[in-house]
Amino acid sequence: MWCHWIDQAATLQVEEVWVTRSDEHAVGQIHARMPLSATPPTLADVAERAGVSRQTVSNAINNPDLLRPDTLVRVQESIDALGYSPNRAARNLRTRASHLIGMRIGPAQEGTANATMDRFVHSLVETSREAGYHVLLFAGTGSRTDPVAGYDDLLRSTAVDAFVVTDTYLGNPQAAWLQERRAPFVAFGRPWDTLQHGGQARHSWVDVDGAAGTELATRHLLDKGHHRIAWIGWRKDSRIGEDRRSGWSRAMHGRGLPTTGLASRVEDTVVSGREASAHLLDSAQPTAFVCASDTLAMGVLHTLRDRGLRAGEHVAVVGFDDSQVAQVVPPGLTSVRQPLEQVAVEVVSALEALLAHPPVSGSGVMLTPTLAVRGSS
Amino acid sequence: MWCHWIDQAATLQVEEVWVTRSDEHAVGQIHARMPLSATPPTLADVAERAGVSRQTVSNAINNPDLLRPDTLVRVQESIDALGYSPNRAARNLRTRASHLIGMRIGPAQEGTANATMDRFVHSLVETSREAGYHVLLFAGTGSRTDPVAGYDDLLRSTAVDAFVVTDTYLGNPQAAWLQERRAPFVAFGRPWDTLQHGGQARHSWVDVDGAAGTELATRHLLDKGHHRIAWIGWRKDSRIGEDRRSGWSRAMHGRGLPTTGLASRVEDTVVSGREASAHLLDSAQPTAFVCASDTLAMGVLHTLRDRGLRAGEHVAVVGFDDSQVAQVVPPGLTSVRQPLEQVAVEVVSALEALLAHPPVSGSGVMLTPTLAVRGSS
DNA sequence: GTGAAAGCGCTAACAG
DNA sequence: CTGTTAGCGCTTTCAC
Repeated sequence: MWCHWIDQAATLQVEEVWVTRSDEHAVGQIHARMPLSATPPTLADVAERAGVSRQTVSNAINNPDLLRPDTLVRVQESIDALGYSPNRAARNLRTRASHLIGMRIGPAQEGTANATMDRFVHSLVETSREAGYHVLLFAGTGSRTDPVAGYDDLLRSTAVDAFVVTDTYLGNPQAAWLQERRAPFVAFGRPWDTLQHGGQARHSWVDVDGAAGTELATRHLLDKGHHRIAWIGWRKDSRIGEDRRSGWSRAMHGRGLPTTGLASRVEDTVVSGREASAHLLDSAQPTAFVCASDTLAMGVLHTLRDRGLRAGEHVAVVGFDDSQVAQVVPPGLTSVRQPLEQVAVEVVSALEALLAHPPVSGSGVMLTPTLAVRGSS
Repeated sequence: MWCHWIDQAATLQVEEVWVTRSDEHAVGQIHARMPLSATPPTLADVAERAGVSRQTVSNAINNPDLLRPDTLVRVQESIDALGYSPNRAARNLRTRASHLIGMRIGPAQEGTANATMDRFVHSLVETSREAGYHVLLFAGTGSRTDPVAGYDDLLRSTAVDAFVVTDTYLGNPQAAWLQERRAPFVAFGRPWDTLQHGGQARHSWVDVDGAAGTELATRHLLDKGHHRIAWIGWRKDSRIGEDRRSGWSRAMHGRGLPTTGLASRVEDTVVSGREASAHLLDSAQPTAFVCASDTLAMGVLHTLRDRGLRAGEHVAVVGFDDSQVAQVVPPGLTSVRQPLEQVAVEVVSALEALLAHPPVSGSGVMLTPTLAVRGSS
């Protein structure tokens, strides 16, 4: 019986087995125990067993059509019998590729509803696998002094083939730095700074049209009969925030409605959303709120609770990101949902183009969000 | 001016530079442009520049105390000047180690408040880095037929040094399978099946004492004057669920209070929590709820809203996991918080022991959760 | 179609 | 303390 190399060790079977190293003297020997940490079979082992050269086995794996069908079958059978899988390190060394894509993961944001990145990571891992890649996570340095240290290290040691960069807000040095190094990367997020200056993006990116999302949300509320719809967004220096805000004002102005006095720009915290909504309710009596994030929307829900108002009955609320919070909070928070699964697909697709020969540095892809309607509107 | 190898390409400086490959003829030449994808410097480049052998450079990195101080300084200076970083693939091939730890990531659970894994991943990445490891994420196969395919692949291709296994519920085949293969891994979660049979755990694990958490939660409510405290937990076949339940009943019985008719066991969904709490309110008039998860607790909040009751005023509610939801939902959900940062530290510590020579397969580590008190209690 | 030779960049073992 | 030698397992020439 031919079994996988490690089964031999595990089950301690007394069988005629091939040893894992190509040691001719051991072939056909009886082994009561294999060493516990037996080294996996190599190309040479497979070759010997199949009666071909190492090269032929390599071809069977990487260029199967070069082999004669019967040879291929024989080699394949040996591969299966031995449970062979090419050694990654050796392959990486030879091909100068790791089939790993790096992604920096920041500290978990507590006290907010921001879980976009987590949902995205899931999707990215799934999609990468189909393209033959794994995702390598690395931490932000934590030190303000060198925000690109993690990237630098991975790049110089050729640990990853490419990066996925997720926080491409204006002034973020990573994209520019990676570009300068000619490091392959795809950004989840527009290159705001480049677009600002009317230039062409010089790197691949995928993004979701935030303005389209908030416009969708605002139209939804308008269709429900609301006229005084307030906006709670981020501070003016946030490009993403201003983009999302523009969707709200576009929808309002599109119906000939004024926006004066209905907007507020604050930090992205629950407390800020709570305070901003309280002020707006006092000053402008809105019947609905569109928010730049679920976090801010939760702040609105706090204010409504403070005042004995019920979301979805007295005042409508819409958030942004369709976080878990939006999904489970009573009575359900209507929220703009980013198509993160599709973002992942586009990111991987751009990555593949980037790593092809010759590399294709595609331009941007813009995706449109949807609206998850729930009890709050 | 000596600059990092890639800076040369990026800034297109006209300088006297060392080329990246050890090509004697090029030393001291003037280069207007370096090739855009110049290969990083190797050990040989550093050695040549420092006037030592390759081995000495290797020692400078891996065994600095073997070098004479002045030699070390000279080598270090060359390393810095060239921006040298050892090629991972080559090192991995030679040392038979990847310095990567694999972790399977399941699909994102929508419609629940379960974000434990995400918080844990963050912590794990941070902690691993300090130990010189990176985290490699891989996806569940999705196919029910072979739940260990991802592990198998990574293991056989020697892509990772070890695994962190997170879902060790009873009957989960992964732990047993990995153990059989002699694959180094640490479980986040007790080996329930082994403990059940009174045996010693044969693999390293780290877990959080769920019963202690619910006991803490229940005592907190008892101290607030509640007597009729209901439990909403998971189905009986969940070992974790039964463990958490035991903390509640222990606290209740400890004060001589009955638990009959106060417990409910349902699926881990918001809807189940909502229905269960509605039933319990009708049948047993509890004044407080302790739940096995934040998801179930959110179900309770739904019921309270349905009935015009206010959490924290009319009825107290405590959840489990201290999810983002618990943190932002009005009026704040009191919740048992797992010390995930500490779990990560213990996991990495166990991993290091496992990968040491000789490997130390430590037994289990049990950590105690805390209670995050908020408006709902 | 298949095989032989060379070498990716590094480190373990030994020699000086 | 430093240098020499060898080889990790694989794939890319290039013969045959």
